[in-house]
Amino acid sequence: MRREVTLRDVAELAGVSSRTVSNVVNGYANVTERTRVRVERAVKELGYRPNVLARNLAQGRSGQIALVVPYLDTPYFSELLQSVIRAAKVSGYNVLIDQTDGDPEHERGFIAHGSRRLLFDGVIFSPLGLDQQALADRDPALPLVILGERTSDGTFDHVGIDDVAASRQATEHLLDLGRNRVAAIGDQPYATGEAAQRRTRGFREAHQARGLPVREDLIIGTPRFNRPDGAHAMAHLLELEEPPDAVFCYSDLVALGAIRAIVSRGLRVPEDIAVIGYDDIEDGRFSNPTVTTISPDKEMIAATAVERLLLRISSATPPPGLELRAPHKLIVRESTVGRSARPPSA
Amino acid sequence: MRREVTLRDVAELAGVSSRTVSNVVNGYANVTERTRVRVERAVKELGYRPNVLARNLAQGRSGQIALVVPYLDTPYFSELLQSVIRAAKVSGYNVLIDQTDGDPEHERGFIAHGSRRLLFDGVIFSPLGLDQQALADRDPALPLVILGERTSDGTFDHVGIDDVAASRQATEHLLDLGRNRVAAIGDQPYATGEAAQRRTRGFREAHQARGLPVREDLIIGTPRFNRPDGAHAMAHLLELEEPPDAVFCYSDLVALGAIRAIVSRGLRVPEDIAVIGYDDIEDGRFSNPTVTTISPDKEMIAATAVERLLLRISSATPPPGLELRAPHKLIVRESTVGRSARPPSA
DNA sequence: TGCTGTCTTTGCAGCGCTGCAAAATCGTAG
DNA sequence: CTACGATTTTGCAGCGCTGCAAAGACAGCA
Repeated sequence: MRREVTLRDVAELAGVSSRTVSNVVNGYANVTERTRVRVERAVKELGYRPNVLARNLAQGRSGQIALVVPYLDTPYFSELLQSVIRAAKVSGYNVLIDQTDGDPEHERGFIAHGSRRLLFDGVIFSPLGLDQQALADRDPALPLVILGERTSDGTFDHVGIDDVAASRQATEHLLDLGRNRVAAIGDQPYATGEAAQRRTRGFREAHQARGLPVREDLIIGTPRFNRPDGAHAMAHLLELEEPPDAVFCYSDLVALGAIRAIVSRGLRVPEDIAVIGYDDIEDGRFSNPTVTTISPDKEMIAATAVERLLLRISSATPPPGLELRAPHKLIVRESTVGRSARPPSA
Repeated sequence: MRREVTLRDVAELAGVSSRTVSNVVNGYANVTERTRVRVERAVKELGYRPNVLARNLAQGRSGQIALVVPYLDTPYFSELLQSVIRAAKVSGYNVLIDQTDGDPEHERGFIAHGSRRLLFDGVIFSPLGLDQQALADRDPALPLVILGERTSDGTFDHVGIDDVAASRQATEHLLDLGRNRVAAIGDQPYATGEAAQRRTRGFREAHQARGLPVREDLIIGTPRFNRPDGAHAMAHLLELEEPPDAVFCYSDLVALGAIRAIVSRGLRVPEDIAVIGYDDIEDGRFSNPTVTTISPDKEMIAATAVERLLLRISSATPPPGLELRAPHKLIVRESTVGRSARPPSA
């Protein structure tokens, strides 16, 4: 493996200084057409390509951002990841992934004061169990954008949809169908469950707005938002004396798990129990039945997060931490209205 | 944002040379206990953390590998990604993701001679439509491991399962159920469809081994292996005069799409048509019905790929390109045997 | 005590690039 | 023809680390 071509090699061939080559390569303004052409020819002739490592060191930045998520095999996160990568690439940034496996210790370590760094210029973080303490201990110099959980304390940006409104809308949809024993699966009534609690709030608001009582025993907590959580919770609900006739699930995976539990007991969705999910992952568009859901604008969330993060990175003085809302919409599919919605394919 | 603590700062405080500090930090052998302790104390006191960028430049390597996949929202790839990240981390490597969106031009560019590089020390590549030409044009100095498609030409490693054997096994499972009009969805009878063709070969072998004729009109091609592909192909099959009573799908997504198409026409799986998939993605474990599938050992595939890649990276002379096989197994679920298989949860 | 071999520490150069400020060049007005 | 401002080019230092080879310390042995 012979030595790579460097700026200096190009400079020599083109008969200019290496600094000028650098200027051309980086597209700086004040370069005469004549020199530009000469340099470009030399670049091509030698097959020069910049050494990113050296550039990074000289500039003191890595050109990379980290995306920290709990799990990657969760469709919501992988779909989000896809959008984040796309958005970052536009600005010439690479994305490093870190999976926390939902481990709070790991999450804390990532943003902790004095953690390893310099590998990335900023972090987009979708924490699962990040408490106040962790946020307080974090490296204040690390540009940070948080997705989903938490609300901003003013030192970082937070991007998400209006969970309360969306959840209210989802619940209202169920009530509109004439269901009157509506359950909720996914509550997390503890410090790290902010996002879940906002959904529960929307659930309550929908009932209150119609003067309906909330059946407290139909609000089921789950440690996570995965299929098994949904299946377990649903199994529990089905054993009640008076099972629900509709369920608001805090994620599509929970909904899929719940549907699975319902169907495996010989009941029908939505005839016996209507189910609505949250996230609009692809699975729900092809499941049987297809899943009615709240669809957050993921592209927008990703683009906004990246944009704000890059702003933070390039700002001398940190901009104020904003609370940013992406739009969402209700997508009605079979799990609440049955086959009347035509199948999505074929 | 004040200056970061450097090796030299630590050296000064500890009263040793900066080179010695480097030795300690990197855990080199020949350091006296006394100096080690002194240096470590100084490191802690100043809160020193190595500048990865500088280290990379000095070492001429980036400590990063790239994983290039067509899509990230495809569960198979995101599950694989997860395993790759995990395996790479063990060896201190970071993973950069690149999505090609299945664009052959993009795929080519990534490994092309003279492409941007240095950002990663090697590439794990899961190509969709990489032809001979692209492989020939590739940068020979770039350590490369390929997953899935293609077979090795000796200049790179290829990691995968034995597709032919697995497909044969899947088909035999359907035949064992007494089905005699078995279809296959996913063939790709053109240059870039090697993986698909191996599956078709296994499909044929299973028939031949039992002296059964292969119904050529029941082998359906699809451009990709996604849900809509499965749904379309299945819709076509259902319109035949004599529709199949079993289907071997070349991915679980195809299977899910096919099931969707079957069910939406009021038919039952597996009573009317048995369906088997390939990949063992999580979706198939919770779908309705759950999907019988070929389960490749993804952890093993990822670990092997990373291991071989790192070997390539650290070798002065490139090791021979190997053809590596990870194990797989048949997992029987409801889509072929019905509810007799107990539901996976609740 | 002097010499040799081994272990530990050091100094220097340099990875390839960019920031900075000075130098050179150019165009134009006086 | 000179002077001055604007534009273009250059040289240098240095980002913070590691490779290399030499120097120093130390122990063992004659």
